Amino acid sequence: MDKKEIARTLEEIGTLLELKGENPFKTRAYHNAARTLEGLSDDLGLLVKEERLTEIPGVGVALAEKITELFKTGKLKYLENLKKEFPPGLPGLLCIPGLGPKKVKILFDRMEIHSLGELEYACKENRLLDLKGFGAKTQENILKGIEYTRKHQGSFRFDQAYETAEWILKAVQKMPGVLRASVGGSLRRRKEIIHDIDIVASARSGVEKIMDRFTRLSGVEEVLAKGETKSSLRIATGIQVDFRVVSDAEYPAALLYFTGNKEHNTAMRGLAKTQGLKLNEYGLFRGEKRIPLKSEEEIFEALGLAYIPPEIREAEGEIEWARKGKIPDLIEEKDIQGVFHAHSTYSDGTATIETMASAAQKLGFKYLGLSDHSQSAAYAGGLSPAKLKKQWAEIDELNRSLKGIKILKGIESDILADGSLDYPDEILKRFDFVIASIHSRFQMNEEAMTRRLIKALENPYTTMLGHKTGRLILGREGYALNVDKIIETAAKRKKIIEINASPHRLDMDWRYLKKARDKGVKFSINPDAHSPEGLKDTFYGVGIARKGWLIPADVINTMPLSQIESFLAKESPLS
DNA sequence: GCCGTTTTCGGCCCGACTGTTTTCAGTCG
Repeated sequence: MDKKEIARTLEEIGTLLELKGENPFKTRAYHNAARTLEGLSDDLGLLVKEERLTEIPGVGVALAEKITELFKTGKLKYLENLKKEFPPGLPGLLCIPGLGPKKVKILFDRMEIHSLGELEYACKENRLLDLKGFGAKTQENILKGIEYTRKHQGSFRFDQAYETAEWILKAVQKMPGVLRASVGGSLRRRKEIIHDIDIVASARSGVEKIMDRFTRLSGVEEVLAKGETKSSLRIATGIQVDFRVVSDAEYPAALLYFTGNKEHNTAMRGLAKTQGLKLNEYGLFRGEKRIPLKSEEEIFEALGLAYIPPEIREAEGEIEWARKGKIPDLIEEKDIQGVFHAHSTYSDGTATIETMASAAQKLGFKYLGLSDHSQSAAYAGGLSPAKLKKQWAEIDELNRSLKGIKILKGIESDILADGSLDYPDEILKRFDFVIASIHSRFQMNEEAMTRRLIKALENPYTTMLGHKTGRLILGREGYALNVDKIIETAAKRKKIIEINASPHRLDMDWRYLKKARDKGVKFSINPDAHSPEGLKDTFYGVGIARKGWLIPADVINTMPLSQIESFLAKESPLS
């Protein structure tokens, strides 16, 4: 088992122990260790071999033994026994907002409810009302939660699907006879939620054998369909993979067809028709004769279009722009010069400032905008003024000794209920930048929440607005707010809006980026990193920025260090 | 479960909200 799988397993143990009603500090120890492990940059195999696991903070003798057993055997007796105590569906109930371990346990102990279906039925029968601690409101909220969970079944976050798609694609590319292969569909368009994985390949011959190999890939749970050119299967994580094999001459058109959204494809076919051509998944045809084209680029060219990057094939005007040759040069990962929004062990990050800085440097960044949590965020170890002073001294020291990377002093300040920031002005003015974010009091109505955010944006010390809606993809709806007013205020006050690059957030949503940009808003692509590994999430943010048609000039962290420093100084209320 | 030490146990983050209760338990971040 690798680091990630072990982290997931520890997470599972923590959850089961919560259901069991174990000491909350014990369950937290498992969750903490899982998080630390996931962000661990050391070679786990080496730590196991040298019996140095207990050097990892939060890992003691007991956890070290379990991690070792998992690493060596892929199994854990302790977990297997634990699992026997509960029906398999029970932990799934914890996905419902408002249902925690205590309530789930009551539902199971008193009513033997251990699946969504049973729970829904019991709610509809009003049977939850008799349970201690439950009432009409709870029942109503559970029903709403079930509906939400149902709506998103068969959905996966981009990063989950991407990881799976990458290894399947690699396996396909290695199969004998395969000439070209690519991921298609919504994954290639970098959508934040994915329903299935599309893989398109071309082959010279031996398609039958390729299909055989495909359906026998490791991790396949069920073969849903297997034909001469198309197969579908479901893999263990639950995601469906559709695989299409065509001839190499057909490949460009097939890839095009399996990438664009439906409306984009319809529009492309319509355009071809106006030119006396026919476009389908097998090629571009004049009459019955296929026009020989080697790539997607050549198809666009043959239709008189500039190349349209996959991310924007969403039927949002891109074909019109391509006809005019005006498709912008979208931002790329290599354009990013540095990143803001990173946490360290000062608050809830897993690594020291120094470790984070050298990890950032290894990724090619020239600056790291450190932003731990502010004092109100007790749940995340928010920084008291005294702790801040210590942190600033440490950063000054590191900036003297580190070469090639500069650490910028920032904070992720909670936006309090009344819209004010979390420190007095004399502290706020000492930061290089301030990210203002909401972490509590989500339930305000739209008007109050909008007012709260506007007040935060009007604060002269605010540099940028963090994760604008607080949504968690497939986990929680964002809070109610008036997007237009927020965009307007940000533009007027020259405040940056964060594109939170965590694959759990991807907030602000790409659908609003173009609009905000046109109003004059600038953005920052922020990894919201809680570990060195987390810095790489910048990749997901770039994808979302591309979906929003952004170019490097729209994104402040494409500026080199000297420029960003004078930019931050200029935006500061002190200047 | 971990951790630290005034070390082998006791503390571990805590405040706010919601929906239940009638003084508080559970959930959340």
